Amino acid sequence: MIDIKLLREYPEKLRSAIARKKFTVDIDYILTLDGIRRAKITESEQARSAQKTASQSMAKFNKGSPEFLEKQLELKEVSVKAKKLEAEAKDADLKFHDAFLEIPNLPDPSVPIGNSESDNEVISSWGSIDVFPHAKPHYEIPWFESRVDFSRGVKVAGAGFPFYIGEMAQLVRALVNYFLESAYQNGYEEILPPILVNADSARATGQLPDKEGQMYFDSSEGFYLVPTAEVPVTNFFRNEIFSYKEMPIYRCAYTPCFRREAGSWGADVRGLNRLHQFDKVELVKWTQAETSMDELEKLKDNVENLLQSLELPYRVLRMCSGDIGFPHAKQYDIEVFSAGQKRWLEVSSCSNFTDFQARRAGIRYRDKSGKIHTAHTLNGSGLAIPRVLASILENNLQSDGRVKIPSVLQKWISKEYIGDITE
RNA sequence: GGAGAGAUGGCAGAGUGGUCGAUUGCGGUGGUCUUGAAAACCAUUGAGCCGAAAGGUUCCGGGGGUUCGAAUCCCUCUCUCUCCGCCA
Repeated sequence: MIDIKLLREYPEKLRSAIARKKFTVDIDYILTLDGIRRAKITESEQARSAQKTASQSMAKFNKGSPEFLEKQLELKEVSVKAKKLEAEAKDADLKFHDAFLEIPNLPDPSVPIGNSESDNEVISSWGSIDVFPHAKPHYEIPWFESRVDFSRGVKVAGAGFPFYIGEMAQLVRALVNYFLESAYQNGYEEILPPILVNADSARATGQLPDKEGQMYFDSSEGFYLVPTAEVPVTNFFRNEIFSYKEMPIYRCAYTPCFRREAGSWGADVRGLNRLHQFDKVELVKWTQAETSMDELEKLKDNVENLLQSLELPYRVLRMCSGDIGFPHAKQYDIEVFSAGQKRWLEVSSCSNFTDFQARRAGIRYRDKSGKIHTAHTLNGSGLAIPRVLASILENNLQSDGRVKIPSVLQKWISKEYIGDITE
């Protein structure tokens, strides 16, 4: 939800920003609804005020006295009128609000203007992407199928729900541990959130109504399975006001993530590239308005350091206006190179939502003078496990078929190599 | 799952139809005093919406109803606590 002042005072600015984002919103219509709403509210409140004043004078009369009965009759009419106007005002407010919620967040001025994926800017890259002769996609490594069991996953759950077995399960656990520990070193406090959330939470972070079909839904209780830890973690402070002294707040969380991926099930989904359930460590920040862009850079640096320490080649994309999401003001995508598939795989998306999510979620802070402001929220994956796993398997594949384990993970998986080459 | 009790401001806790957005205590903030601090004392201290402002209006778990008037009465949902049952 944007600042309503932008709509009222700078509709042209808003129009052009929305156009840059490739969204279509009828600003004139929303402005009209705002006008109606304001008029109705004023009218209704005046009626209510008159009613209250008159009603208070009732207290003076004895119940049942002629004056009382006369006045009561008179006030009945006033009351009916006030209720009618109140209902109209409520209706107008609801109509406006629904339309207003359709306005996306504005792209930051530093976001390159573009229409699609192809206009994203590669702003940096790290590591070598020279392809070695024995490189192959991870799903073609001979022992892969026996260690990440998709077919039994289909039997037990469905497509996109693999079993990780033995060394691969250990490797997933090692990555989760490593990412959480790194986050801790960088000042993020670890939390373990619920992985089912209610509709209010999904709405506050912007998953509803936009991405309703992408979440698994439990209709018996009204729960959504989290598509990312962002949802429960950001909502932790929903409808709360904190002091500027407490900010910025850094938190990290590991959760499984569940995505229906409706409509995107086609090419490029082999192996670990796209799953219905996957593990991810998420980094979340709550900041004051002035510092959020700096905090985004720091967040991105934290994520880059993870990939460097894993010795995986990657590149950083500054996402263009047409490709950043509905609630985003600025977004970096970080893609790891997968030597076997010879593709870039997105393993992290670092975003500044400015005040957009926080306004929906009612997350605010008091500055030095006691004035209340909407907080800024940010988040970034640090990191999504399956694609990192795919990249480790492909980039670290030895000519004998084994896979070298990055040294930073050996604290949790005390092996230099994995992979049963007798298979 | 069964029976009962309850949900009020950052927290604790009054208020059971008529100036109640709400007594009071704690906490917070500012001040006096002090070399500094503590204590004490004084003052101040919820949020949303409409409005240029003055001011108005809404909010006592959520939703609905009764009434001229609801924190207070009724219905309903959610949650919490106690006891019983079941159980990782």
